[in-house]
Amino acid sequence: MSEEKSLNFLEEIVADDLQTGRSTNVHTRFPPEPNGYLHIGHAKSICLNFGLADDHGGKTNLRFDDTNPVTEDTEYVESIKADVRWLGFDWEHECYASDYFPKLYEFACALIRKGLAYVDDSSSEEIAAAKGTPTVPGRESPCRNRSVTENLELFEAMKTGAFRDGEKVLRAKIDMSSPNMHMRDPIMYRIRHVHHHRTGDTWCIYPMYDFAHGQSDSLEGITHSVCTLEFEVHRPLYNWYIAKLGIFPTRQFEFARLNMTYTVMSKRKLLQLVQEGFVDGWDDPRMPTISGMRRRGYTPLSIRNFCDRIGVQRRENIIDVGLLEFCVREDLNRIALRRMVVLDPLKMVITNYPAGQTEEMDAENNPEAPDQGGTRKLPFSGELWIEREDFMEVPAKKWFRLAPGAVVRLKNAYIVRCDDFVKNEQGEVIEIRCSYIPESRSGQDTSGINVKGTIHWVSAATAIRAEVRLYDRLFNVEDPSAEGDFKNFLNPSSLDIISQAVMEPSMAEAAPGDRFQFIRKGYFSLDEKLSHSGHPVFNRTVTLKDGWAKEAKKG
RNA sequence: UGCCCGAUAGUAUAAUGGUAGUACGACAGAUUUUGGUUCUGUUUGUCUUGGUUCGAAUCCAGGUCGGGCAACCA
Repeated sequence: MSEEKSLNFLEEIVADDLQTGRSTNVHTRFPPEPNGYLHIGHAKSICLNFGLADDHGGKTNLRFDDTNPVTEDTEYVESIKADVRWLGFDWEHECYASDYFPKLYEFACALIRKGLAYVDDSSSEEIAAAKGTPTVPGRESPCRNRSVTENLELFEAMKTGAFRDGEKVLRAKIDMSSPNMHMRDPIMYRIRHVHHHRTGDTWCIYPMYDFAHGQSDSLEGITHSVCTLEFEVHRPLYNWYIAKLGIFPTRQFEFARLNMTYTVMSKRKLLQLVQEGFVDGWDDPRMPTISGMRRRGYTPLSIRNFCDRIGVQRRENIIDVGLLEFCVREDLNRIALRRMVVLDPLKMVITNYPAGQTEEMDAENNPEAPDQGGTRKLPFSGELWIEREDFMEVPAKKWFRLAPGAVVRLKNAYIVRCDDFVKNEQGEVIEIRCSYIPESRSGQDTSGINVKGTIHWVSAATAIRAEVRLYDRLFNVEDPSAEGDFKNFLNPSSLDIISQAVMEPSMAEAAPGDRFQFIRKGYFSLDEKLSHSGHPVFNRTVTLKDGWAKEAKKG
C-alpha cells in the first residue's frame, strides 16, 4: 500500500549518489552557530538533514560552528541541544568546530607550504579597499609574495600572540580578479585575543567560517553538506580548500531558507526583539523560535509535519503562516482534552431551575478519540458563566446563539431559552435570565426541540479561576522585512492577558505538558515558566477555525 | 554596467519529452450537542518570445522579473 511519494531535489541527489555508488553511505550534519536560539527555519534544516540520513540508515552529527568567540556562548549551545532533542532527533556525534582548531592550524600551515596562503599586514580597511567590487577586479596585496619560510614564521607568531587584534591576517592566495568575491584571497585566520567558550584562552587566532566549515565536514566524513542558498557563492571556495588540502571531498548543496508570513526569521532581528524588550525573551510564545513555540504549546510532531509539507526547493519562498496553524490544529485536534472554559464571563441565571439543586453531567474528554479519552463529570447548577460574546441583544443575521427569545443548547446539559437580560447603569449587559427545558437533558432528550446553537458554560459555584494569555501574530503585515524598519510593523495587540478566566473544576489538575481544547475557543496549554502553585497560566497555542467570524464579516 | 541562482493556481509543492496533479487557502453544500472535526464539490496556474520535436512546464537561445555576492560574521 505504499503511496507514491515524490522526492525533493536533495533526496533525489542522495538516492542517486547511493545508486550510482558515488556515495556508499549517508552522513549529514546540522551545523548551528551557538549565537542565538533555534527558530522554525532551523527546524526545516534539522528535519532535512536528519531526514536525509534517516531515509537511508545514515547518521547525522550535531556540530556547533563556534569559530567566532565574540558572539557565541554556552547558553546557546544548551538551548540548541534541548531544542533538537525536543523536536525528536538524536544526533550521532556532538561536534564542535573548535575541536578542530589544532587540525585547522595544520591545514593552514600546509597551504602556506604549498605557497597557497600568506600572512597579510594590511589593515581591515586596506583589504576591503583592495578587494575591488563585483564589477572591478581587486588589487594584490604587497605581502602576497612573501616566502614560505617568512609566512610560516609570521603565522606561528600570530598564533603565539606576538600581534595585536587586526594587525595581521592569514589569507588564501587565489585570484584577486575572480568574478566571485569570495575567491579574492579570502581571509583564513584573524587575530582575536578573546576568551572562547570552549577553548578558553588557548587560541588568539580563529579561523573564518570558510576555512572551518568545509574541513569540519570533511573531517567528520560528511557525505552531503546541506546549507542555505546564501552559501552558494562560497561553494567554489569550499571545494578549493578541500581540493588543495586533498581531504575527504564532502559536497555542498544549497536550498532556500524558510520565510513565513507575519514573521521575521533572521537571528539578528530576533535578537533585536529580545534585547529591545519587544518580547519577553527568546522563548516568548510569540517568537518563531523553537523554545517559544514549545512554550506556546506547539507539538514536535506538528512542527515536523509542517516541515514535511513546505517542501524543499531552491527558489525564494514565503510560506503562509496559516499552514503552520493548520498543522498544529491537526495534531492538537487528535490529542487535546476538551474542557469548558469561559474567557469573558457573563452571568446566566436559570430561573426555573430548583434553587440549590446541582447535577453532574457527563462530558467526553475527546470526541476524536472516544475510546482513549473517556468522560468526566461536569457540575451543573442554576447559576452559570457563559461567554459574553455568545449573547447579542440585537441578533445578527444567521445568529445561532443567545438573544432575547432565542434557544440554545448548553453543551452536555440542557436547552435554555433566553427570557430576559439585565443591564447596569452604563448600559452593559450583566446578566442573562433563562428558563431551561427539563426534558432536554443531554443524552436523554425527549423534548423534540431542535436548536441550531450550542454554547459552552461553567457552573458558577464550582468554577475555578486562572490566567489565560491570548497570542496573536507578532506583526501585522505579511512581510515585515519588505521595507523600512520591521519594528514599525509590530502588532500592538499580539498579547492579551485575561487574568480571571473561569474554568470547570477539573482544570485544577492541569499538568505541564497537558494539551487542552477550550471548547469553541482554541487550544491551550500550561505555561511552565509563568505558572506556579496556586497560579496557573494558560497559553493559547492557536484558535479554532472560526466559521462565525467569517460569516459575520460578510455582513 | 561583473558573476551566480531562480521563475508552475493566492501560498507552497508534484509532473524527470506524452492527460498539468496535491496540500493549505477561498467558495458552495452535507454531517455535527464545539459555527470545531469529518465528508463532497467548485474555483484559480506552467513569466515572455523564438527554436528543437509527432509532442515541451520539462531541452536550447534571447528577453523580463525576482534573489544572492564587495564582514578580520556565520
